[in-house]
Amino acid sequence: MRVLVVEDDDRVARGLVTALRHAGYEVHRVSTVEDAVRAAPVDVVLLDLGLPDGDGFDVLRRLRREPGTAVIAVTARGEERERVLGLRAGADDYVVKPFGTAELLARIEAVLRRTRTARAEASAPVLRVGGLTLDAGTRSAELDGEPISLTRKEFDLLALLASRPGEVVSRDLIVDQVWHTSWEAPSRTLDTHVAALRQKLGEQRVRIETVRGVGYRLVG
Amino acid sequence: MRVLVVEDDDRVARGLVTALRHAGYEVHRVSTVEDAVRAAPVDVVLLDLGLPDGDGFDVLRRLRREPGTAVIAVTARGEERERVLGLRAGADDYVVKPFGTAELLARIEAVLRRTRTARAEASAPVLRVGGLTLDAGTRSAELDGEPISLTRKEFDLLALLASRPGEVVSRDLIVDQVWHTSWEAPSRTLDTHVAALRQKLGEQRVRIETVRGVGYRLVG
DNA sequence: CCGCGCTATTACCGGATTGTGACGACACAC
DNA sequence: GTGTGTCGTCACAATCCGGTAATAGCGCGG
Repeated sequence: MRVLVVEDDDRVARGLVTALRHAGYEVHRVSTVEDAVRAAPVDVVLLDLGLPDGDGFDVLRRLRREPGTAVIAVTARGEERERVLGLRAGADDYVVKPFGTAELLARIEAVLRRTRTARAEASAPVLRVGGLTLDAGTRSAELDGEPISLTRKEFDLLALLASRPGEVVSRDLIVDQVWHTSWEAPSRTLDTHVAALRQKLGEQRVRIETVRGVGYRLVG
Repeated sequence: MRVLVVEDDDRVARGLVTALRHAGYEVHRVSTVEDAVRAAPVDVVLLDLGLPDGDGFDVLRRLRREPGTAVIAVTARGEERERVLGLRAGADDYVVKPFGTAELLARIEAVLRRTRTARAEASAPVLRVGGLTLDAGTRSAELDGEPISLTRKEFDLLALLASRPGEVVSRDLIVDQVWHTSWEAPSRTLDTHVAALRQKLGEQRVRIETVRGVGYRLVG
């Protein structure tokens, strides 16, 4: 289990690293948000919101792109500006300096427990439907042995459908799982991506059927 | 574990309900604070603070009367008036629209952990009558193993009848449950849909009987 | 800063689904 | 058998929904 510590104060950082290593984690430490993004992917990020560089939002967003990466925000007491509050809300959890090792470890455990499902899915090996093969690990796809290139959203969407071959997946559920919003905006975004996938899948055995008024289904 | 969604925007509410159901919760949805109080007790209440009616304080107080009921406030971004801030402080937690499903679920989990430790299981909603199988989750239907395609209204109607096999379901109740209007317009709409269903069910063991002057009954 | 690929949004179209009302058939009571 | 009211059937209209393509916006790397 890999933990990334993003902290510019050397003294604090050294203490954290020692404690975490002792607890059995593989620990990396960086001082800037730039390096933080580069160090991904890891399982847990301890992100100090008081870093001098970067506005934080960007880091969070980029770290979030890797599913299964949990973020714990670290803030100093009294550092309650709007920006920090917002960032804290974007993290999976937060701790306030100064904090004890026991509390920190407990929060890491809790966060890991909560994101276990997402991480397991992220490492789910291979989905096969008809001549279609999806490798969740490398996010690559093959159709009848020929590799096809899928964009991020296309892959997520197709993987979701492929995880329930033959079953109808409702539009609401798709939007929920792929776009991570709870409701669908009044736009044709989903349809557009379905169209792109159909194009790439071509006239193969596997195809995406639409179930009017409900959602889509992958048959092969 | 029962969750009550108090939300007046239909689109938002539907998305929320879908996401929560998928996560295994028993979900109820109401649009007004009045109905919210009536729907109690539940385990968690998602309370939209932007509702047009009621002043909110009263709702919170009444919901709180039932111990063990957690309240998560839902606010729109920028809706930072004094009233809202106060209400938010009175809730166990709050989320700001638009929020991701993962975040919402995590907060619900956290709140539940704080208030209780029990958890419940969700049951697979599958209806069986004779050779007919209705899967409410995928909204798919099978007749003697053969999948049959039903439109939305057809599915809703058949599911309602199948939920009370052998029992007569009154026209009024059907109109209420399937069309969500309290009285039947003087038209042949319901009959038309029954006719379509009979056509699709064919000469099978399961059939829709009409009970003159009352309603319909599904027998198999 | 620029360009490029990916994603989101928008307007429009066509077809499927749903609603409507006229009409006839049927059941039931007398 | 007749009357009354309910239901079935049908053709058509209204509406909903998803497909498509053009366009705008965003993130990312140069």
